[in-house]
Order: sequence, then structure tokens, then C-alpha cells
Amino acid sequence: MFSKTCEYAIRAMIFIAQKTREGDKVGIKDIAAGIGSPEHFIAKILQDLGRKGLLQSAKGPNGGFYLDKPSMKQSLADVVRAVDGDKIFMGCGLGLKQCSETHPCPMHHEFKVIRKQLHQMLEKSRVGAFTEALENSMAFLKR
Amino acid sequence: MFSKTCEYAIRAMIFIAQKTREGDKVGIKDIAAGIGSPEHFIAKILQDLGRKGLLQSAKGPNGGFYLDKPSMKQSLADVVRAVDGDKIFMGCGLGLKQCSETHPCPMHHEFKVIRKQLHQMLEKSRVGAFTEALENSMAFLKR
DNA sequence: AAAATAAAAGATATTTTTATCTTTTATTAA
DNA sequence: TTAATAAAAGATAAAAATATCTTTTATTTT
Repeated sequence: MFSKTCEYAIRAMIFIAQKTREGDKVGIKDIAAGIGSPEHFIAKILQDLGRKGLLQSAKGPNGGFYLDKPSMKQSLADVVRAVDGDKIFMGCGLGLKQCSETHPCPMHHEFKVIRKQLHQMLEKSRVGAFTEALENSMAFLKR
Repeated sequence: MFSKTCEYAIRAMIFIAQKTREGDKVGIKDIAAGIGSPEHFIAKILQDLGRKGLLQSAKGPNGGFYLDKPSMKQSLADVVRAVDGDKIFMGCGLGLKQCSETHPCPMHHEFKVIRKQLHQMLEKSRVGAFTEALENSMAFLKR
């Protein structure tokens, strides 16, 4: 459904949000360990998310990644869009570039329903809103 | 959503079904031209689908690809499963292998709803049932 | 100021997906 | 039974995604 990069990004954002709530910044090693991703790979992904303003970071001792107030309120849809773009929300299910509302492919309307639901579901899910669910199963962003 | 391979496969199956309805077998070149795919690439994909029994083919003059009665009734879900496997229907939205009904990731239940709908939609769509929709817009399986 | 810490950036490597090219096998028709 | 046709199979190539390693820059603490 999403690229691996995007899956890692979502898991990392949720993980960082959780740590931020606890009042901590969190380093790359802890994030990689916490979500079960390759360390250098998630580092690259977070650099990119940082540049795009989806998360905050601080260099040096006691540094690490964290989320400011507005970042905590971002939706999973925002994360997906930043990483994979909006083709999952907009693109044709059969990969046809010319497919559109006025010039629909044979499956256009069927896919439209699914996409819309996926979109709404991801828009509703805020990265900072997983605390409760995660408290018992923090281990769960791994593997 | 699907791999490119899978998108081509779906488009080709619908295209072949249409030609079969018209009473013709159809060659690789026509298929490639008809769905806007690289010729050799779709050839490989169809070879694979043939081996798996999703379509039929005949070598030699007047040969080509076609669908027998049972093949015409296959669903798009069958095609997707044959090409991309069932991870799109079953896998965790966040890419977590251990995620399951009894040990769900934070987004498990939300994704479940979407997946189920996608699954049902694809199960309902038969490769042989696009004729009407396509008659006016056959050009549409291209690009 | 110097040493230590941690992210940012840059470069390289591996794997997977997508695409292409060539040869072989089966079938038909003349 | 030979020539032509068309898919099957095999081999190779290019591009994209995923992963790793090294160097640099910014920050903090001593």
C-alpha cells in the first residue's frame, strides 16, 4: 500500500510523538531500535521530513528529534503525502494517467470510493494521538 | 496501490476478455498497443499468468491469448493475488509483520476496514464483465 | 578553547522492479 | 515438409527503491 520508506516514516513519527509527550527528544539510534528500521535509512527519511517541516530536531548533546505543537497535530495523511506524494489518494487504480472524473477508466468509480475512505481515515489520524493505544504496546512499532 | 506489473496485468486481462468476447485471439503486439505497455514486459507477465492458469494461449499462426469460460469469470482480486500476492488484502498498513487481530498495531482496525472494502470491490469485479463500459472507450486501457 | 555529542550531508552499495533483446519451441498453412 | 507465425523461455540491462558507510557541521559541556 505504502512504500517501505513511508511505513518507516509513519512509525517514526508516531514513535517520536510518543517520546515528545514524555518530554524527551529522541536520537536516531533509539528511533531505529524503537521502530525496527535500519538506522541510516530512517536517518535519511527523518532528514527529509525535517527539511519539509514535519518534525523538529536539535544537534549536539541532549539533541535529537521531537515534535512541536503544530507538528503533533499533523495527520498520517500529511506524512504519506510528504513521502509518497498523493498518488495513493488521487492516482488511477489501473495506473492510467489520463483517467479522470470526466474521462474515467472502467474501474474509476469503484476505486474512488476506496481512496476517499482511505484518505479520510488518514486525515483523521493525528500523529500525536496514539499515546493511549501505545502505552501498553510501545514495543509494537517494531518489526 | 498495485505494482506496475499488476496494473498492466489487470489492463491486459480486461483487454483480452474484450477481444475474446468479440471472438478473437489477440497477439502480444496488439495487447501492448491496446493497453499502452512495453511489449516484452507484458509478454513476461502474460507468460506467468498463463502458467498460473489465469489465461489461455495458442502458439503459431492465428494464435494468441484468450480466455476460456472459467477464466472470463475470474475477479480482479484473482489477478491481483496472482501478481502481487495477498499482502494488499492482508498485510499490516504500517508494514509490521507481527501485527494481527490479536496483536494489533495502532492503526490495525482502521486499515482493516479499508482493506476489506478494497477486497470486496475487487472480488466483485469480473474480468469478463467490462464489455459495456469499454465499448465506447476501448482506447481507455492505454496510458 | 577543547572534547564530546548528535544530526546533516554526501557518497556508495545492494536489491528489487521494470524493461529489453535474443533464441527456442510449438503450430499452422501452403 | 518447408516457411511463416506467434508464444515461451532465457539472458541481459536500466532504473528505482532500499540500505550502508563516511565526513561535515552545529551544539553543548567541561
